Formats: sequence, C-alpha cells, structure tokens
Amino acid sequence: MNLKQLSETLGLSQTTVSRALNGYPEVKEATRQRVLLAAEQSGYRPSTRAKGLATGQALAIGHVIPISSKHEMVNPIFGDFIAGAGETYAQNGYEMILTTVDDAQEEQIYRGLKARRAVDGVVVHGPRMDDPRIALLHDLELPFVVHGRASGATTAYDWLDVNNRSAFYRATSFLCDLGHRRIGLINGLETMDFAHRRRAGYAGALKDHNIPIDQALMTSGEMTEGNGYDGTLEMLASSAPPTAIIASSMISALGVRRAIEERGYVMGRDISVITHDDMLSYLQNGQDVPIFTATRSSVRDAGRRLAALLLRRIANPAAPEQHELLEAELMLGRSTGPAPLQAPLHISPSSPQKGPHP
Amino acid sequence: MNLKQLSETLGLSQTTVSRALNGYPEVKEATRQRVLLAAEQSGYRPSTRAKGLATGQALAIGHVIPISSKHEMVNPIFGDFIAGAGETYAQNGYEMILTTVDDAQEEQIYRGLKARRAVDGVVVHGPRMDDPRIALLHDLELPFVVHGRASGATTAYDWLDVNNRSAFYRATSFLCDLGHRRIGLINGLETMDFAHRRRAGYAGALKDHNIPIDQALMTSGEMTEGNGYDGTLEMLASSAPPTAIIASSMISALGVRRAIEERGYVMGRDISVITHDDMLSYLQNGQDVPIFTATRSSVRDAGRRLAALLLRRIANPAAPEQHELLEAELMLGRSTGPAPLQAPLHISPSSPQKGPHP
DNA sequence: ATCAAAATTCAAAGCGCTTTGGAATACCGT
DNA sequence: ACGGTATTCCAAAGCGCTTTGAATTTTGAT
Repeated sequence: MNLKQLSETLGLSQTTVSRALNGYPEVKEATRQRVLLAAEQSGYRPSTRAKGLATGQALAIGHVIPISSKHEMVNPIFGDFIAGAGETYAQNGYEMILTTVDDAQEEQIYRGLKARRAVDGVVVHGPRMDDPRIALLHDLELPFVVHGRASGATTAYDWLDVNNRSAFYRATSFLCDLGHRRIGLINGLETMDFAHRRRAGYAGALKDHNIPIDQALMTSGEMTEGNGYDGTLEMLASSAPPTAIIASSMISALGVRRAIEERGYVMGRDISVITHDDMLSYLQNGQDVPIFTATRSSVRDAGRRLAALLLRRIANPAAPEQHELLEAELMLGRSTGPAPLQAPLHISPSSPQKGPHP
Repeated sequence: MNLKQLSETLGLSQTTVSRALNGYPEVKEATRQRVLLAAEQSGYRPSTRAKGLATGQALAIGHVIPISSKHEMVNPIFGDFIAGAGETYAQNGYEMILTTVDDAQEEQIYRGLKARRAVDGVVVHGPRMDDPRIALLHDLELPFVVHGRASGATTAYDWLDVNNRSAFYRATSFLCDLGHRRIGLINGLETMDFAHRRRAGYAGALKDHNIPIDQALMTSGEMTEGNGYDGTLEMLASSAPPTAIIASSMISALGVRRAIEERGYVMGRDISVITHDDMLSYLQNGQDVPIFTATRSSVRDAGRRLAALLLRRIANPAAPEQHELLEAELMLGRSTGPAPLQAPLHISPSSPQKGPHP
C-alpha cells in the first residue's frame, strides 16, 4: 500500500492525504479522521526512503562503534548505551544505523555516511585523547554529539560525560579517609580520554592527602576481567602492596576480586576495592547492599540523554553547544573498610591456582 | 555532489555515469575510468535513499533486539554478535538498522519495518519456545533468519544455531565420566529455546549414565552473575549438594565461582564447573589454559555467518531453507577434576560474607 | 566507399513521497 | 444576491537515483 493507492481508495489527492497524515492544518477535521482511519486499517506507512528523499532528512542516526583492531574488543557498555539511545530514537521516529569499524577506516566511514546522506547525525563513541574525529565531523558539517569528551579538541562540540575526575577523586579520598595510603589504580587504556580523567582525579586526591604517587600502583589496559586480575596480582606481589584498589569497571573488578581471594585475602577487610559501575543490566552490583563500593552512573541513562541532545542539535544546528556533566554517586558496599593497622598477614592461598584469566 | 552535478562536470549523461559506476558493460572502458576517477576525487557517493527508491531495495538489514521488559536486560552477547554481523554487512554494502523493543511491541515493529520498506530482511534474536515471530515474518513475507531455533514453528525457516543439546550432553557426560553423580545446572530462562535444548542435553546425558534427575539441582533464570551466585548457593546449601555445576554462560559462571569460593570450596577440586563460553571479547576464558572448562563457540563468528545466510536468502528468496548447526568445542580448563571420593569437607568460609550479587 | 551490426551514449520515465502555487468551494456581511 | 475572505482540496514539480527505449557513433565485412 502506498500513498497513491491510499488516496485513490479515499477519492482524495495525494496532497490531501499526505497533509492529513502529517498534521497540517489545511485539511478538514472530518477528512483527516477519515484518512487516519483508512491509513490505520490498511496498515499504510510512508516509505522511509521516499519520505527521506522528499524532505532531505534521513530520519536516522549513525552510531559508529570503534572496535579496537588489536584486541578486537567490543566495549561491554555498548549494549546498554544503545538500548538507552534507542528509546529516545523510537519516541522521535528516528532509526539507528550501526556501523562497526576499526580505527584505520574511521574517517572513510564518516565521510561515507555524510556523502550518502545516510544519517542526520552521529554519536561518537569512546573519544580518545586528541581525538581526530571531532575536527573531521566539524569539517564535514555532520551534526554530532560525543559520549565523553576529547581533551585537546580545538573546536566546540556537544557532549555528555560522567564527571570521571570527580568520581575518582571522591573514591580515592574516601579510601584515604579510611586510612589507606597505598591505593592501586586499575585503569582503562589511557589513550582513552575518560581513563585520563580518572587518573587525574585519583592523582589529585592523593596529592590533597599528601600521598606520593607510586607508578607501581597504577596499571592501565583494556577493561577485561583478565587485566583486572593480572594487574592486581602484580601489585599484590610487590614489596609494598596496596591496601586498596580502584578499578575502572565492574568487569575488571571481578578480576580484582578473583586475584584478591586467590591470594587468600578477604575483600573489604584486607584489601578494599572500589569500582566504577556503569549499571550494566547483566552485571548488577548486588540487590540491596552493593557487593562493591562503587562510583555509579547509568550508561543506559547516558544513552537516552545523549540521543536527546543530538536530536536537539539536528533540530537547531545553530544553537550554542550543549554539555551535560553527570555526577556519579558513590555507593557504599561491602568491599571497603578501614585500612588494616599493619600490612595484612599473607595467608597462603586456599587454592594453589595461579594462572591466567577466567 | 550528486549524480547530476557529477555528470555535468564530466560532460556525460547521468545514465552513462550511473552505469560506469555500477559496473555495467555498455560503457567504454576509458569512459569508465574517467568517471571512476572523477567520482573518487569529488568524493561522490550515491544517496542511499535515492538509490533505494529507484531500485526498490533498502540495502539495509534490521536487527530487532528484544529487551526483557521485566528485567530491562540487554543480552551481553549482543555486542559481539553485532560486531560479527557488521563485518559481513560492510563487505556487501549493507547497512544495519537496530531497534530495541520490549516484547509487547514486537509485532508492531516488524510490521512497521515491512510497511515502511525500511529493510530488506531481519535477524531474529533470542527465539523463544513457540516463538510467534516466525509465523509473523513468514506472513509478512519479510525475509528473515533466526539466531537459534524456535521449537514448535510450523513453517520452515533459515537458522543458525549452536548445537546446544550436544554441547551440554558432552559437558554432562564428561562430568559423569569423571565420577560426578550430582551435577547442577544453572540454566538460562527456559522460555528461551536454547535453554530448553541445553537442559535436554543435560538430562539426556544423565539418563544415559543412569543418574536420576533431581529438580533441586536445576535452576533457570536470566544469565546474570547474581543468578549464578544465588543458584549455586542454594544448591550448595541443600542436604545433598552437587559436586559439579554446569553454567549457561561465562557471566553466570563468575557468580558460580564466587559462591563456591565464598563457601570455602576450591573450584576444580571440591566442585567442578563447566560453562558455556560465547567467547565474548571482554570476557576471555584465560590466555593459554582456560580457567573454566567450557563448551565454546564464538558468537561473533555466528554473527558473521548468520548475516551471510540472510544476504543469500535476500538474493534468492525462493531457495530452499538454509541451516547451519555449529558444534561447540569442549575446552578443558582448570575448573574440572575427578569427583571427590566423599562429599567435600565443609570448610568454614574464609569470608563471612553471605549476600546478594556482585 | 558502403551498410549492417555492434558499441556507446542519451533523454525521459519512474520509484513514493512532500510541497508549491493555484483552483474550487464554503462562508460572511451587506 | 454579491463581492470578498477563509477554508479545503488538487495538479504538478522535484528530491537523486536507476533503467527503458531510442539515438548516435564505431566497427567490420564487403
């Protein structure tokens, strides 16, 4: 069923039917109702393509998901973020077009999206330090918003970010106030902007508590269980092991916990742990009382809001830049406690296992 | 830059330019080169919409992701699956359109996709028992393929599935052969078709080893860390606890491990664990030696293959149904060992923790 | 040189929608 | 009843591409 057929059925012109459907005022109310009913009954829906051609809009948003070509890794927050953004799009009649791409082809993809007029705007995921995409999209005049920020960008742009710096500042301060002086940081890849900010928050808090920074207590890498495990094991093996560890994601934190327990320590008593928690739907941090003390911020909510930001930008290209800085909550869980008075006894691990990742 | 402009630049008709670009034979080779070069230099790319309108193809594939309206959960395998499918689409010039939807609106979404001619075909995710989507899509005459199978479907359809039954049969048999007689199953939601098949494999193996089925050793639910933990704790607390547990996903397995260790048992010695491993990029099962013994099958690879299946279906709507049944490998890891000669001593847990999810 | 066949190019129609510029009809006060 | 204004509807153009059917040029054989 297309417009022509529908209008013939009704004995009206395509113009009138189109206007009735799109809510224009120059059509009699009775006629509109008649059209609406007929459209409903026949299941008529305008062709996306034809409509897009006629209006010049794509009614679609592009999400270009970078997949680290080295580790072939898909960011685990991705599913929940998309779910959030999808809600917003659905409410506004937009479609979501997904492209996965490794870093090398990124520029091509954005240029293609623009040249083919496939989308009205894009969401930039996982901004890196001095991310070249900002300038590129700016030059292409393709509306975009960034999930996170890209330090070093020379042009203004719309973004939504968690206040990573303050979150990690608070987490670190909280541990300091509990008496911890040796605090480890299992960070994400520091080419990523957010990891950079988190470290700044961590370092800032240590400085404010007059605690020197120890390179041996900082690792960075992809946020996998394995890296959390490896990093923790390494720190624990050092001559001056930490009494607390901050992890950058729930996934790494699971590895941190595994290493701690495998070494025979008790999390929350011998070693305190704080993690950042994106509130992924399949990895909930406890039901009532959180297992992990965590800096918490819903990535799904971020998706919803960021999508809204983009739609606003598209509706009004000349508006001033929009920014949204979400503060993470510090949720108290069972994984933190006062610093042990002395270095924890090193109980021999209950399991002789000592190996790679789960 | 559009076709008209490009053709004027070249002093050729739109027809010729279009044909040169699309590889038709009726254009002189020298002309084609000239056109190709000009297109390259000017960055010309045909408008997706215009092309789609003219050809009647959408050059897009729809993925409709069900989000359990109850738990608001996004399946964690989703990201990797999409990454795989995306590779195939990119190679073939297709776009991926993503829609997230809760069960109630599913039908509407598919009808909309069809009526608006937004996609050339769709991938059905997470088929349930007697899934109504199969019949619906069949009626709509919208080409589709299914990731998994839907028992009870009355029409033939294309699918790609892991042989869940044989995988869980082998895992269970393997444990039986190691002497285990009380084997727990932490299954996915049994409204899901795959969970049903897995239980059938598990039950079949027990039967073949003359081991009665014990309802107390079977749980099912969303595959979260928390459910893995809760289920395990419950089984371990029973009067006749299992000596081995099979988990339906790495995420649940992490919960299983937490419960085991929290109770003071050693995984692989006191309690054996086998999990299904989808080879998610951020949850690798060890580097060299797997942590968990696992039935392994790459969901990313499944995405790649299933997408190819769909493109073939679209190219040839009348072809006979295509099926691909992938066998999971049984990877030996550190989490399994011979059944303890007697019920494991119940060492008091090293941690007094006893609580909800991690 | 000549003419049919092959190779190359083009003008125009059409895909399904929106939107412009009118045309037709209804309504108002006088 | 009449001119004028609102209201309601419509024909046709246009969005950027592909494709049909025809025109033009080249080629090859005589």
